[in-house]
Amino acid sequence: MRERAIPEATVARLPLYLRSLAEMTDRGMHTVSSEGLADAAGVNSAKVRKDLSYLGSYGTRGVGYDIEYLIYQISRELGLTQDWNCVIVGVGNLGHALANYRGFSARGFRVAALVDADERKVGERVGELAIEDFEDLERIVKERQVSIGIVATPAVAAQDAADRLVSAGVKSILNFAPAVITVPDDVSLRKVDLSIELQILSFYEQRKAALESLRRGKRLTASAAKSTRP
Amino acid sequence: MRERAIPEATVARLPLYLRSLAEMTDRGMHTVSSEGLADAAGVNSAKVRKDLSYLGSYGTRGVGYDIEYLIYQISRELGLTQDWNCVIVGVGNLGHALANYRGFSARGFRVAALVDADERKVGERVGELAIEDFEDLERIVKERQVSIGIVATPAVAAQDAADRLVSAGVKSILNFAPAVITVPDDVSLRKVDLSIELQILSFYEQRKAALESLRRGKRLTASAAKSTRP
DNA sequence: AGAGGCTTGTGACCGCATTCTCAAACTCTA
DNA sequence: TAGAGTTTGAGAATGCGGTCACAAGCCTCT
Repeated sequence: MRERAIPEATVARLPLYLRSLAEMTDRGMHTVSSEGLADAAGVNSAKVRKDLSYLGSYGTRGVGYDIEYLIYQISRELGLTQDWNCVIVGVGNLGHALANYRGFSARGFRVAALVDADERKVGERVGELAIEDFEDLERIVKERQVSIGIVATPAVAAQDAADRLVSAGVKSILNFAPAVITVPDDVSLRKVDLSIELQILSFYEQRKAALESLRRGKRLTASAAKSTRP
Repeated sequence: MRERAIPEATVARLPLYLRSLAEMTDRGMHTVSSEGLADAAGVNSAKVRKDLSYLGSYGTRGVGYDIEYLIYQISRELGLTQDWNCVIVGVGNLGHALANYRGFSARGFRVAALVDADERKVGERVGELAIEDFEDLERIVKERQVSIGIVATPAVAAQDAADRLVSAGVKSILNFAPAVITVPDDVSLRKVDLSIELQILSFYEQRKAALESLRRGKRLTASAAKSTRP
């Protein structure tokens, strides 16, 4: 097995495994089989084994995986053995919620600064931090060694926020704004879009409804199909 | 081309196209080529054409797509020609932010209720709504024809929230809690996990750092060039 | 010590998604 | 109306990720 070639899909599941493993240690467990981990993480066991095999051969045949050791290995691979400083750009509804979100610190992500372009907000306190001026972003990033930028601005401001983060040297951006933003190749970009998720649900909901009425219609001759494509 | 078989990956991109198209009408445009839409949505043009071809042949060769017509077709396919009522379960940090989020109503998603299991919160007003008792979930879902449940509880309460939503008849769930939840096959489930996204970024950030130090060590003994594009 | 029972790690296979490519179809201009 | 220039739609090729299946390896029990 090659040393450096973890598939994207696997990387996306490692945090899931990590969380399940952490819960298991809390419950006093010490080893777990791929089957057990698969159940906890909501995937199937072959996938778990294949994913973990990319990290190395850390399991014991006939026994399973040592939970503590596996947590260490996954954490190391994900770069969670160090702390990462984040800056939240845009402190509206969502920015506020993110700033107060407990889940970050739990895994070594520290919100090191909040910035907003609206000068009326500058100085306002949110939890332990005060909102700072967007114009000072570059200085803040450098001084506090921020490596992750979280964009929570309105859509129109998102690309600008990203550009400024990039030029300040940030190489990882998480975008919550409902807008497509582009960054240079050497910058990692991930996006979270609430509205898009709802629209995807809407699609399947509507399809379920369509299938249901189709089935009904087929059984009872009464009404005709609504939509025949021209 | 088959009538009813839109790939998941395509469904996930349709909302993206829809947003780009809406921006184009705002700018007064009337037609767009697959290339133009691809640029706006941040994908490539072949993908746009293939995606749109699943909906039908709505383009004109040599011209492109009629924006307004395309918006109508995508909206219809996504089930956005009707409004959907949502209930937010768990009104903590995130629940609050979601309740106030403007982006929902824009696409026909209406937050019809907020519920929380903490009775001290019950009655508290958030925007136009008052927080209601989690115990009343079933009644609320039925009375207000809620079809989408948004889970924003702490991790431990997430599965219970989902179970109650399901037994109340909700068939679409969006989970923000950092926990794996399971639902029956006929229920759609999507998840958004902030912490996982950060961990994925962390992985790539750390790998970049590792590659960088490797390259530095290989090339010269002293200092290295600041930014060399790979 | 040997047998039997588990569980891992991985090669092989399969299916979906993306990309490539180009004929078909349209517009515009002269 | 003919020819040049665009752009779609879809078949073919490619690649990635998921699943299957099983040999290899470890443990326990007798």
